[in-house]
Amino acid sequence: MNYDNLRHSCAHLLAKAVLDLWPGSHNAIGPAIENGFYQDFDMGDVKISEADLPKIEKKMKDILKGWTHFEYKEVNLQEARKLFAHNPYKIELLEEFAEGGKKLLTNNPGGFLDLCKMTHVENPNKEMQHFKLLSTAGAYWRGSEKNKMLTRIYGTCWPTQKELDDYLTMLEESKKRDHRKLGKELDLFTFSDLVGPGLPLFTPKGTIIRRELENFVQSLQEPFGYQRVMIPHLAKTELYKKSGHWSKYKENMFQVTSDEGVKFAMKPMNCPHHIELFARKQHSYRDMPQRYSEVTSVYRQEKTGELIGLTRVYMLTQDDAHNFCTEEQAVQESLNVYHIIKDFYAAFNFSVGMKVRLSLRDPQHSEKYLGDNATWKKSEDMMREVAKKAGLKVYEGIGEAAFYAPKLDFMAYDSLGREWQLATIQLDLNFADRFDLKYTDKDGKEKRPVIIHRAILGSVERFMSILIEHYAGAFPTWLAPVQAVVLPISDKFAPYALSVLESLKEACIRAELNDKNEPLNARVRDAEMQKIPYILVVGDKEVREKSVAVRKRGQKESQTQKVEEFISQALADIIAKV
RNA sequence: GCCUCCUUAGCUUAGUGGUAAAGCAGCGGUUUCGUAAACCGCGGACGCUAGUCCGAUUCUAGCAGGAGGCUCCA
Repeated sequence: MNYDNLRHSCAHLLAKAVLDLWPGSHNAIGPAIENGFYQDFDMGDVKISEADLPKIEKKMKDILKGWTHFEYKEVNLQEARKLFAHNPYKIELLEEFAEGGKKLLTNNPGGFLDLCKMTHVENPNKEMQHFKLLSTAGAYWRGSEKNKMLTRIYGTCWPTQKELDDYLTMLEESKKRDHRKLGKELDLFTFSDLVGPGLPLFTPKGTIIRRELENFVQSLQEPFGYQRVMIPHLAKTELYKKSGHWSKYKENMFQVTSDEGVKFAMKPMNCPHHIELFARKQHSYRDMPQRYSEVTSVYRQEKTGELIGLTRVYMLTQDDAHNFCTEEQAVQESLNVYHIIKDFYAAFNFSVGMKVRLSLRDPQHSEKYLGDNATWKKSEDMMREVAKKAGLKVYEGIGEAAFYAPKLDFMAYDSLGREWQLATIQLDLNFADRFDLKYTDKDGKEKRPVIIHRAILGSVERFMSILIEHYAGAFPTWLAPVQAVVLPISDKFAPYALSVLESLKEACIRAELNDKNEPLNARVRDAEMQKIPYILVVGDKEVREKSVAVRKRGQKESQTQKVEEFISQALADIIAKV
């Protein structure tokens, strides 16, 4: 179902309402977007905020009554200049369209003339009744910081009231899954004003999840011959000058100067370090590929306004690896990486809802990239071959490549529908040349290795944020910071509860005892709210039978099991990752 | 960085130009309980810095922190 016409029509209605309420304001563009629309305005000195939205909505409803249809007309440049003389944004657009040889089209619903190529609904006053304005925002004209900041109003519109209500309910529900909210409630991470923004502190519970994720990815990649390495988190700025990162990321690097005047940077990526590791000695084709892997942090100066919870931070941790291989090995090596990604994400049922982007160079701006056209063609072709052999449906992202290599990026969505990059495979034919890396081939000649840069989680922090929202905090047993809680019905049974706890701990199940002086109901409630997978209640009966009353998360009914029986079931869950 | 909005206790919230209310959590008791909140009591906060004012948590400004957004092009 495509509601673009409806939503785009609604953006016109919004424009008319704002222009009526604030004479002298100008509307810029107002496209339909996923689930709604927006309209940009130059409001002059007027400030509008969310508090104004109800007033605008009311005005829209009034205006809508008079909108029976959209009248279309093609105009020539001269006419258009006259018609939109008052609006510099429309003038800029129409001059540009005319220059590009495009037709100039206008529409005129209820006497409101606008420049627009799109098609609209047939019966505005019948079809457009179910809308809601959602938020205001600042947005640069045409997205460029160099341009004026306009006021953007976001809204949504649906064919029926029910669909509108359902959508609004869905938005509310999504907010409850927000990882920042759950992170606090489940005590997974925190921020300190004194430590600084964009620098999350992980609690003992949050750290358990991180460790489990790291161990899991390690267990998947080990069979593929990865070797672990360790590098310092600083490097002389010369390293980044050589790699080319310096000119590209200079303003995003954290710099440190030593007493001796040598300039260091906190590493914003790991490739140059790993490359220097490879360069330490001669390599034979027999030793290829060399796969250096490491879970390590990088430091990036982001625009302060762009920091978001764990998804965008100053220090992020990558499960990074650089695989140095021969050109003949590169496609297969990339496919092996894909297998790890596939297995990893399948464990979380992430296969649905993830998109794969083939991130390519923008040929219009070849100056932004290392290497020549032929090299890029080759690496992009190889990347395409990987995607094809992996059976991946990809969409192309022109200009999304790294400055040194094309990528396959695996994208996920957060609770507000924002798209984020997680896993990545990058096939790099440039850095080896830049750093003069080589190996000796069968024929005794020196050749350039190919470098596969890859990450499975991408950023551990970002992956966690997506994961928290994916599970709404109810982690599968293997990830749950507390896997089981033992609740004695009263003090009398505390010794037995303690012995159960000991047995669980011996079996390496993360268990806690809650013998606080509170009624059982209250402690069950606590455990449910903490989303603990297993609640084990013990009383008279359990002491007699050496058993536990097991209540699985989400189930009302409990089931009595021998302690050993429960332990083997829980361990089976953990191994099966459910 | 820029635009708009927000900041009251550990958390969620109430409220005021005359220094503030509550629930949960915490602590101390009482209670000894069978699957989503037992009872009594006790501590604890107006983000920071200026300004206006007799007086600021409340108004203004700056700073810090947070939220949403910053091409899905007429």
